[in-house]
Amino acid sequence: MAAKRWPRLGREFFAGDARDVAQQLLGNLLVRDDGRAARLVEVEAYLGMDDPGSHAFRGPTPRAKIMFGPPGYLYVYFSYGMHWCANVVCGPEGKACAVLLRAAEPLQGLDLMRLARSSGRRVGGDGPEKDKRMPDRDLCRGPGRLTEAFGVTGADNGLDLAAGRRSPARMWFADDGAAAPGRVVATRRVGLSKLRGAELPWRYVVEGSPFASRGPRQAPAPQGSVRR
DNA sequence: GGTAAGATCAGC
DNA sequence: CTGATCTTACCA
Repeated sequence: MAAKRWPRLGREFFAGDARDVAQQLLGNLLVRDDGRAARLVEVEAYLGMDDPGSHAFRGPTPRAKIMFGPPGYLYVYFSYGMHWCANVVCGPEGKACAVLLRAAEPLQGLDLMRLARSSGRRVGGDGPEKDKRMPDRDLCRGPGRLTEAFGVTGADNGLDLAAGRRSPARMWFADDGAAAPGRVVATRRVGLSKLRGAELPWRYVVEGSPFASRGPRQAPAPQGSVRR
């Protein structure tokens, strides 16, 4: 049951097409060396220079540089002036593909996650302390929350998530042997404008998971049909 | 050197 | 629904 014992996903796991890697990642665990672990329930694929939604679309800018390297490395970026978002680089080296980790079901180290999610934030305010306990469900529900729960910041950009047991890795992916998730729904990706590939169905969610973020629930309409 | 938009979240 | 908050990339 110890998180450190679970078999880890190796470099080859991340070498394929980002859309396949994304779907195969669902149900697997994100693990930290301090015991924090969570099962991924929502991810998005970004296809590098072929994808207007990708930060790598404009080539190897300083920010996107990590994605042009080999698969299995962590790409962290700062979003909306407040949040960090975490990706794992995948596909063949040079293709700059990645999978954005959007939401997960917390499994172990929930106390650490809760601490990370509430520290630095004002709790209580006026009057007696309310001390509201954040629901487990909200700890990793969204890309910014997930990184906060795991303590991931820009300082972690470029970490090798597929370094293997022999190296002093701080974070990795693991397979705990649980049954694969039932149905996976593909929807359009969250937060992309029209000109950035908003219609592409590269967000993958474990159907019905309460730990997934809000977002499109269904696959994009076939054509022309405008929903919302 | 200036600026618009952005792979978001919490609170009202 | 809106405000917070600031980096990135692009234009002059």
